[in-house]
Amino acid sequence: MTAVDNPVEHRPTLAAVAARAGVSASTASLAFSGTGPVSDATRERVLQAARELNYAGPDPRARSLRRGRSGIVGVVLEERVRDAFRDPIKIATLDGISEEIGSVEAGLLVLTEVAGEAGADEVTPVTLSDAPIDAAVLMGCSPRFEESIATLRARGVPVVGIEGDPGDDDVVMILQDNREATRLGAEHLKELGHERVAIVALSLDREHLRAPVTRERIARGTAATTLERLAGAWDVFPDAPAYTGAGSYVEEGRLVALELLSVEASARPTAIIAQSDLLAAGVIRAAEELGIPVPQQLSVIGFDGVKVDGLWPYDLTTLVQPAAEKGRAAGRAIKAMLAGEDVETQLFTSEFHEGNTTAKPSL
Amino acid sequence: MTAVDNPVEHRPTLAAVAARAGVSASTASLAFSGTGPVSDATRERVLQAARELNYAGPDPRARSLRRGRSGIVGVVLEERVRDAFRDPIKIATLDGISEEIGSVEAGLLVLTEVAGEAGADEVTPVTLSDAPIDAAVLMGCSPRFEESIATLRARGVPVVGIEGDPGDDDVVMILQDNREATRLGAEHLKELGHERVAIVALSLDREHLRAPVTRERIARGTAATTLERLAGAWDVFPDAPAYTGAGSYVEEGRLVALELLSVEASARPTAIIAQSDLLAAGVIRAAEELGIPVPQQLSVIGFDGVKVDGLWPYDLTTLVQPAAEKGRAAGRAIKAMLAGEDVETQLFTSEFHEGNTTAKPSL
DNA sequence: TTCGGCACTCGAATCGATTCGAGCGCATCG
DNA sequence: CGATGCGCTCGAATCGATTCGAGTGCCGAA
Repeated sequence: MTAVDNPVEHRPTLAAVAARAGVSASTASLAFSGTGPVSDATRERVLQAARELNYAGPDPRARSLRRGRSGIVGVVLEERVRDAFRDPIKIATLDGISEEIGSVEAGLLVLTEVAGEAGADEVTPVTLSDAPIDAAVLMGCSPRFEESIATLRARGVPVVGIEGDPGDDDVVMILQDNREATRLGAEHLKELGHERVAIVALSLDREHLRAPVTRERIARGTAATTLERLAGAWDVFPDAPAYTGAGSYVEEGRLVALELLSVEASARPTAIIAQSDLLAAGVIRAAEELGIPVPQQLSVIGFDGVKVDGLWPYDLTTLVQPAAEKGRAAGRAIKAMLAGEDVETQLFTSEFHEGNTTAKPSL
Repeated sequence: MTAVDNPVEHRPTLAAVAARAGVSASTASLAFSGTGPVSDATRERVLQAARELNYAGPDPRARSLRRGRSGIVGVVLEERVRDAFRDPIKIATLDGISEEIGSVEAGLLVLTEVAGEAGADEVTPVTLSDAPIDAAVLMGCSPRFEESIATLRARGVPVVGIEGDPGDDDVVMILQDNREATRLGAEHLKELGHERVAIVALSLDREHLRAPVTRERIARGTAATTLERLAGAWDVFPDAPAYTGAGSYVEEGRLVALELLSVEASARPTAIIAQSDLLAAGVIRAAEELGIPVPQQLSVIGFDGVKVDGLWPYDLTTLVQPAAEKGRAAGRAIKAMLAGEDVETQLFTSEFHEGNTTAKPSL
């Protein structure tokens, strides 16, 4: 079929419909929006005229200009779609936002922050400060956004950040007790008697390196969540070596763990703190592969509380974060801000879940 | 902080900036858009005035009305975010669309089609025929959308459907050889000598039942992809029993397979055709659990060609579908249609990948 | 008979920017 | 010296609907 089947370039407008129905544009508008008093006869006449002209209803663009609202909430992802959506936590959070934002059909404008050459495309690429959004959620806030945030603020568009570090702005944030929660998990290991503990960490920056964590990498690190969780683990095990995976994937956890576990048994860690459940699942796979029984010879603790698909029969010891609730909170914050209310930054706490992947170290 | 910090309700407009800079609105517009000839001095004066007034640049809503383009592409999901994004294929496709649509920052408006009570929300919920979109992609097209499609067409908004059945409309579709590909996989099993084959299927409709496939369920089935793949399997094994999982998850594959495999060895299928790789992974887990070695005692074949995270050491025999490429094709189709070109429905073919999960049946 | 009130309907202003053709000043060229 | 052209600006129209206050006509009540 033809993309745009217009020998005549002009699509009917509300005015045309009104003219055909023999009423004024304002009346036609009322007939469509349902607001205001319109006699049934008139309404029917307008709708009939619309049908005859094949009028598809008021143009959303014009409507959103007039109303000052587009009904769209922007969600900014740090990575490209493919990577962001491999993270169950992000998905759960997004789901929470979507649930709270629109009860019937939710509109979330997904903006990915991917560097790339500007293309002279047919579809104008939309940027954060360029999109017709009523509010914005930054998933993984970072000082990089300062400029966009300033623009949005000047425009009166509410901004909520989920996790991360907003820079020096007073952005409303949805935060989480990453450090305290991790510390809790580490203390659990310590109480069990573990001493040689290693950490499998998330990315420290946007480079996604699979490599040991060094002082320099920490100093250059930009991923607040990773840093906070590291700090929590080191609160309890100050000397625990850490190793970042190139992303929060089972396979990365496996690769890093192979590295960490392929040493003589006496030097081998008796417990591993993974910064995500997916990484933890990979650690368990690696242990299986090396013939190291979990939890007898190796305790594994995760973070997130997503039930990793296919991890059965393991019940991962982990810190359950309220991901969907965080998303809903972001959604509620946005609604409140759009209603002109003041909103405070919120801190969520994670809950320790003791599964069957941690135990006393074997002697 | 305050959501909207306006003692004065009026935000500066382009006109205000122009006035302050001592130029006309048209000139100010040119200064911002970069289009057209404006002297450096004037541009600087305008930008300076903008800074002084804390003007955040042209309002996207007004711009999109005037330009007739919003730069946003709507993507309609059949399920809520949480469920849709657990499917790696959907994510890959989305990524492909996003990649093709905008080189720099892509704007995809995610619309979920969730039935629910209308809420009198602050943020107006946006519907498919109500959102300021330049084009729409239906992921999982179905006759349910006929009305929305009609609206969009009347409005001149290009629509592309990915998989599924568009109803009687002549919607541009991105399709795939589900039946032929599945048949190919089934023939592979037949050539190996398998005779007792069972099928683990995707959902037949939006109810997501975990249950045996019956004649009646087939008749009522609405999921085109599932039906096509079933047909392909039955082309080769007309009597193969099938069982749907309640979603394309590893865990569902496991549960269904436990059902299928928990019979006396002589009646047990020697091969299982799973309609997705995730389901196949679950089948393998179930087999491991029951002590049935794969592929010696049970061959497993999947569909999709996503590498299931954490499935190592298995290399799943499967049909690799070009998911990201399908997304890119949808993106290209949209761009072409927006440029006024004609676009045809496209059919993609899957490629057979022989891994190490299929073998001759043991005697 | 006249007036208040009710139920609709209409006009006109407005939302905020973009765009196109016209105008104007200045410089170069013939 | 006048004409042509170039470079920059400006006015005015337009994008398509929403909204508010001001009618208009009709009916019932005083």
